Formats: sequence, structure tokens, C-alpha cells
Amino acid sequence: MGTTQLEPVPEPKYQHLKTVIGQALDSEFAVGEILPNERELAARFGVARATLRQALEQLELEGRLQRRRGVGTTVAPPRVGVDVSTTQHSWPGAGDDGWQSLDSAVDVPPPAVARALETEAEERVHIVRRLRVSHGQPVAAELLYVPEGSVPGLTAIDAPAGPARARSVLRELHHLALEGQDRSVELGSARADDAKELDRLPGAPVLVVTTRYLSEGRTAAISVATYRADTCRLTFGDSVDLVMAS
Amino acid sequence: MGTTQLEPVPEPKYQHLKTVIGQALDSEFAVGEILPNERELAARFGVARATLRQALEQLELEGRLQRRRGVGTTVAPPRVGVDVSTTQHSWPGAGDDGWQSLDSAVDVPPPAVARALETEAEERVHIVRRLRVSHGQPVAAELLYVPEGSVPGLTAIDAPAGPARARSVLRELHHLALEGQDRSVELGSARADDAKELDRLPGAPVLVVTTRYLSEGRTAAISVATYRADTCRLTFGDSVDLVMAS
DNA sequence: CAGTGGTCTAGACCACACA
DNA sequence: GTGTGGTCTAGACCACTGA
Repeated sequence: MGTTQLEPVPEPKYQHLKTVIGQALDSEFAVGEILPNERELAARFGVARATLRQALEQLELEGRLQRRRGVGTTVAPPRVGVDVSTTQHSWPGAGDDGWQSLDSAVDVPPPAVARALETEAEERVHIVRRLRVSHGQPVAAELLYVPEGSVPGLTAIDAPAGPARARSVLRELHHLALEGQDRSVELGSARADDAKELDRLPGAPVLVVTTRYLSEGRTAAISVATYRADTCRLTFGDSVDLVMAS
Repeated sequence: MGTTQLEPVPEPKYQHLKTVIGQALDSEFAVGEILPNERELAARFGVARATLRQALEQLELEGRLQRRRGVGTTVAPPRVGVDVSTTQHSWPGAGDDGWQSLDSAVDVPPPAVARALETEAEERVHIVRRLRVSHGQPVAAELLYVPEGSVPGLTAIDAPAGPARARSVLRELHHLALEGQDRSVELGSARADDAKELDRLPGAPVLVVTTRYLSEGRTAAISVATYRADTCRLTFGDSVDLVMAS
């Protein structure tokens, strides 16, 4: 990254910086390599650190960089393709699909979820927490909301807290006939607890995948899965190995 | 938004601000309503404008706010559900699917696209530009890459530049048998030209939907569609009317 | 411990929308 | 014009990592 100055252009500095650094990443850096620190880079380009950071932020958003406090800024590997296609038409937790059950509790869901589940406000539901791991890295944290009416066979305390209880909820769910599901994807920012599971800071950009499971003519469960937007590419169909980076 | 001060907490100020403002949005503001300006808000909460902006940025990222230079900050309507399901199994531009053809040109595609198309580097392809409009608003800008080998019936200059030429490329494409398609979604930031079409600033967060169209055992075309992440929820299946806001 | 990125301040000026 | 959000500066201190 021999560049030292920016010529004046009728374009924000941080945007030009982003282009210049992006090109340097392609030509002069290998995946995993550590960049000079922010103060050094800012000085080299003759801008304030805040401006330099604005450029780095966008490059991180695009999955080109990875920044870790106390460590440094490294060149990110291409995004991992994660299959989220809905074609299997199966319940969550059926088979080994990369998800690990963490825990389950009974609580009042957020209002938006209650509305989608068509339950009474304040009505309690099972909330199963799961974590998806891909290539050894956590890529998604999920909250699965299951109304008690969907799993009538489940008695209050039939398993100790922890993975076992989560699995028992899923097992009950599998007794239902799955009639359909639909899915949506939107941008969000990580809540504090999800951020922790995903090894990111709170507020980090995430892709929120909401899935509605239909059975017996109603919504039997809702899954809200939070995927790391920096490292993941969600795939539908068999484009898992497609690489569109840069 | 009667709140005037933040109690000291072991949490970044901007994050606490985000919570406080977010709650105020739910309880005290209607969709479309204009918030006090940034200087006013910063003063009211006793923080620097930059800190206040960090909170607003995240709320905008989550689709709760909309900010326009020269105008102000308004409460955003719930995100629009946009169907991007792949189940129709049809070529782009077949039927009225909300896409408008803008133009078409012949040029060298970006390296990543060339790789996916399995064309020679430097080999020229048709590049069709389209715009997707939903509820009267532009929601996505698309670049559709079609190798000349996929549309052999198309002679060099068979239509004037503009929508007509774009449509003629699509028409040729429809002669092929579509054998399959796959799709992936990832986070990106808007390139300058897409940003303009989408009425956003360059660098705005977008959801990039990449679709590969397969015919005769090879990739016949690649579509890279850039959706506004602030206003869109991508839906697969029939969850178009599901609202998961807040 | 030293070095990194993360947060925060208090200013300044610019680009744009609208009356 | 005036008022808005967008960009930018030059500092400061904090939280975290790893030697």
C-alpha cells in the first residue's frame, strides 16, 4: 500500500479511500494478513482517523476486512455460503443440519412474534435457543418460538435446563405434520446476547432470517435466526460454492 | 421524547441512546413524522452530535428511521415485503414481474462475474440494466449479464439503445430452456450508479441477490440485483404480508 | 505491559432541499 | 436565503488482546 496522498476529487474522501484500499487489498495483501493500524493508515493517507475508519467500516460491511479490538485489522476470507433453502420442508432440528441446541425456556415472546403466532399478547411460549456452526465458526444464533399449544405432549418440567430440554421441545414439534413454511430475509443489527454468541460487538450488522412453520392450518412455530452479515452469504438452491467476491 | 438525560451505564452511550429513541419511536411518533434535528436531539440528550448520529445510523440500518439530507429524519414505515422466491423457475423479464428494463450494452463483466459465467476474462457480454419498482418506490437495481453465446440470434445493432434493446436481449434469452436457477443473498454497499437509481447515497447498505440461470448444462446468465436494505424485506414463499417490525 | 480498535467530544464546513 | 443531514478534523480516553 505505497499510496500516500489522495488527489482532490469531488467525492467524499472516505469513499475514495475505500476504493484505494480495496484495490490494495486485491493486489498487495493475502487473506489473513494484518494491515497497518488505523493511526498509521490515517497518517499515511493524510486524513483524520475518523475518516479512515469510515472507509474501513464499509469495507468490513462488504466482508473484505475483519477488525478485532486489541488485535488489529485483517484481510477477510471470502464469505462462507450457508444454505438456507426451504426446499427440504422439514422441522428445525430434524437430522444433523449444523444447528446445536443450547437451551429452552418458557417466556412471553416479543409483540411482533406474538402477532405472527396469533397467540394472545402475554401468552407464554417455549423459546428454544440454537446456534449454527459452519466451518468451525458460529454463523447464526436462533430463537425458535413454539406456542405451548403446538407441543401439548410436553409437560412443564420434563427435562433439566440446557440442551436436553431444547431437544425435547424439538422432538415434540416433530410429531406435527409440517404443511408449509415461508421465509424472509432482512437487515438488522445484533442484539447484545446474539452478538456474544456470534463473537461480534452488539449492533454488528446481521441478516435476520424469519421462518414461519405451518401445521394444521396455523402457524405452529416461528424461527428468528440471526446470521453474521460480514462472514455469511445465504444461499438458496445449490449455489453454495459460488464465489462472487469483489 | 421528553427524556433529557442519560443515566451513566456500563454500555456505550450510542447504544443506550438507540434504545431510548427506539422506545420513543414506538410510543410517541407516528410513521412519517419528522424528528427534531440532530443538533437539537444531541443537545437534548447531552451528547455530541457524532454520538447521536451513531445511534440514528443504527436505527436507520434497522429500517426504523429514514434520513434525507436537506429534509430531516422521519419515522420509517414497516419494510416492504418483496418476493424473491425462486419457485417460478422462469427467465427474468417473463411476464409482468415488477421489473422495468432500462438499457442494455455490450461490455466486459467484472472478473467475479466472468468466473461464474465461465467465459474468458475480457470476453464481452450483454449487460442489461433493470429497475424493480414496488408500491411506487424503486426497491432494486439489477445488472443482468448474458454471454453473447447465450443469445446467438442477437445481431450487433438490432435495436436502438434504451429499453427496446434491453427487451430484445431478454426476448432472445427466453428461447432457451431454463433448467435451473439458484440464488444467494449477502450484504453489500451500494455502488454510485445503483445508489442513484435507488435514491440513496453511495455506500448505503444493500442486500445483493445473485441469481444464476442454468441452461444446456451451463450458466446462461447471471443477475446481480441490489435491493435497498433499509426499506426491503426479501421474502421466499408467501410471507409477503408478514410483519416482524420491532 | 504496550498496542490495538472502539467510543466520544466540540467544533467546522459542505451539499442539498425547499420556501 | 435558512435549515437539514453529510463529511471532516484533531484531539482524548476506554476496553480489550496478547506478550
